Amino acid sequence: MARRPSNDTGTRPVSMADVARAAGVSQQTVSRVANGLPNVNEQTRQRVQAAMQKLGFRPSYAGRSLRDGRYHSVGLCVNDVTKFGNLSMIDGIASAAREHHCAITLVEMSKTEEFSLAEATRRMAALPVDGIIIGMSRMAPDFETFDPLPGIGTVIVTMYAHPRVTTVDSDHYGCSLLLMDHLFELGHEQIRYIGGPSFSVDEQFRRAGWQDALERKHIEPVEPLEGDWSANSGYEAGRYLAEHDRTMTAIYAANDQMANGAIAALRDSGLRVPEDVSVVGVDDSLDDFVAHNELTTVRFDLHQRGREVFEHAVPEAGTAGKTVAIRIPGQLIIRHSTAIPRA
Amino acid sequence: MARRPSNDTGTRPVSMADVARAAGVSQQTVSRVANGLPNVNEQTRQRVQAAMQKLGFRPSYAGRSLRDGRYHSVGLCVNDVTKFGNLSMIDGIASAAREHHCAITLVEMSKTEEFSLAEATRRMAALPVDGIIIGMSRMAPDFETFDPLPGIGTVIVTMYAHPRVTTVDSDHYGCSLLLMDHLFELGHEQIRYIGGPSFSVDEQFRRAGWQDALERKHIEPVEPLEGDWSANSGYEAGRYLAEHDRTMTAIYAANDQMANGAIAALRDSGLRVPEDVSVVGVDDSLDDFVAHNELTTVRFDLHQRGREVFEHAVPEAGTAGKTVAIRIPGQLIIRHSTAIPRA
DNA sequence: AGTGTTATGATAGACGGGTTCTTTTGTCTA
DNA sequence: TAGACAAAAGAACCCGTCTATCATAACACT
Repeated sequence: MARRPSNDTGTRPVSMADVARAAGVSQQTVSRVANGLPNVNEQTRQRVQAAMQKLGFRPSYAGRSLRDGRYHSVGLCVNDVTKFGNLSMIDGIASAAREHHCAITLVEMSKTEEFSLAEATRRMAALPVDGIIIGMSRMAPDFETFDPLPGIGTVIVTMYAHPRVTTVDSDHYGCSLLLMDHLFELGHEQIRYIGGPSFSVDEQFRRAGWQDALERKHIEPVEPLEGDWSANSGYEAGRYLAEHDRTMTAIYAANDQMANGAIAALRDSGLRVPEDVSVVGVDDSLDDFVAHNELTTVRFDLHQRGREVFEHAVPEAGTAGKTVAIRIPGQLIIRHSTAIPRA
Repeated sequence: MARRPSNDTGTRPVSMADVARAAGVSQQTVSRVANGLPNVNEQTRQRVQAAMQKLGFRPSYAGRSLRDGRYHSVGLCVNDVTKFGNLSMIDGIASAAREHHCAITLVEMSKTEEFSLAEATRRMAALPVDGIIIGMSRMAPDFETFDPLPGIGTVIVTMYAHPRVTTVDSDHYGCSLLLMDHLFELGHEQIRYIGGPSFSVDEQFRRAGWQDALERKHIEPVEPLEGDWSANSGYEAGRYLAEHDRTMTAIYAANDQMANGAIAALRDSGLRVPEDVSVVGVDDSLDDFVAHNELTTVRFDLHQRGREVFEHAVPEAGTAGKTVAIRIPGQLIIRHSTAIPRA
């Protein structure tokens, strides 16, 4: 099969040789002009540039990559682009990538099905990437069936550490401790928990933080509720708590959206926030959506996280090579959804 | 400068030649095994596969692309990844791309500065892309200084049509007509407008739709207010309207976030929604953030938009070549923030 | 005239995968 | 045992960019 028009007919991309022919110079001179090297007569340079312009020459990415052995792109593999955590990370990575003159090669795995590190690695291996980043927030990584690609940096976004691969994640455990300490200091002890879906790794760590914080103070954790991260599920849970638990003084919702729903439910049930019940969330994601956002929450510096992730994935960026497990600490944002509990 | 270790030392990626040497066969035999071609002795095949496994061979993206003349990737250039419209589009494109076994090469231009089509095209031209998509929602495209790259599909996300380039956008004008018609049918006439920043093209078209709808019914449009798309700016505008305009019966906010803020402001001012004032928004973006979302709004099928964009950008996908201006129609979602105006 | 500088061309090779053509090897049949 | 034929494997080359030599001019300065 005739793969491509082999010469000057048809739509084959314009090569340096084509430019050279059109300008009546050799291919090396074209190269010199294209790369701004010295020792080219001004007149010749202009003739070559005119030919480039006229023919629409642009250097072949494939040819250049083949020669240079680099792609100037970082691979990013996530299950769902729109998920808050992924989105913020993509944003941070995009900033860091831009600063390093890198592109992002984005692959979205199935939104619904689970995927494995092995599968993600296989997909990324066939793409133009100098390093790869795999987001595994939804499930525990299958380290046992996984081998990092030799020669390129790999970063896995996960709470689980690995001896030979750099892992990064927001500190989903530590954020719970921050919030619980804040509530403890105010004097709360009966702190209920509204979590995300139990299969989520983020959820598991946030819940563990809540539970450990209570147990450390010898308080029995009362049955955690399970939502689906949405405001509606937070509302349902809040409604349930308002009706069934008259001793609780605070609610820790595992993200801001559920916290926002819970606040609405409490108020619909005649309870005041924060006078009767304090509420805290995680993510600091409400600002654009809710006017006068008063939710006490934890913010992760995701721009910083993106930068760290990028720099560990791409060799040139410096930090690569060392295997570390990075936990981006959260920052407590105290607003007015928390107060001293009623007497 | 020694670019890369030229042979078997160091960390140069494993090539077919390396595998061939290790297996004691020629490079072509390795190629046959790698591509599942016939006429390879079973024993030889196994020996080659063992060598591949042992050395960790993976075919070079650069080599293959150079030969095939295709990249199996679509370029996407946006100013801000996190912006709602861009995000949803990325999501739709990602789905379509996955179905076509394509990756996405994502480039984020400066979030703050404006960028031109010419600049975006120049950036994308140096990347591994079979087609490019440029999001220009923030500003009017500079068609006059722009030439599409020859040989690859180009799609610009913009409301402005172009004779030689396919353009796509949500119908930011038509969505206003949908909402205004809905309000007219209920009996509203005094409909105020809270828009986004006036430099935004989306804003300009949504506002034009509001204005034209009113003028078509010979109603004088009363001074539109300008927000910044955030709930807080919607709150400020709503507060202002509640205090200064006692004749209005409805508010059209140019996105859901501002609508949500406006509703909060109206209620804080003692006005009921929808009994006293009806409120509508655009985007249908509140569901995750607000419990019992009751906002009447317009939803764009962004998955569909992503698919259309992708198929026009990538030649193989069929639709490419034809130059069209696609307007994705919005779908009116009637909830309970709109009602018959008070008498 | 001799020396150096600058501009350019010619040629080749490296990079990795894939195609085409050719050669070798092996098996079967007359 | 020669001839026919198929299977297996190798040799050569292409894709486009960049670099590394080397050769060859033209020109200027001493």
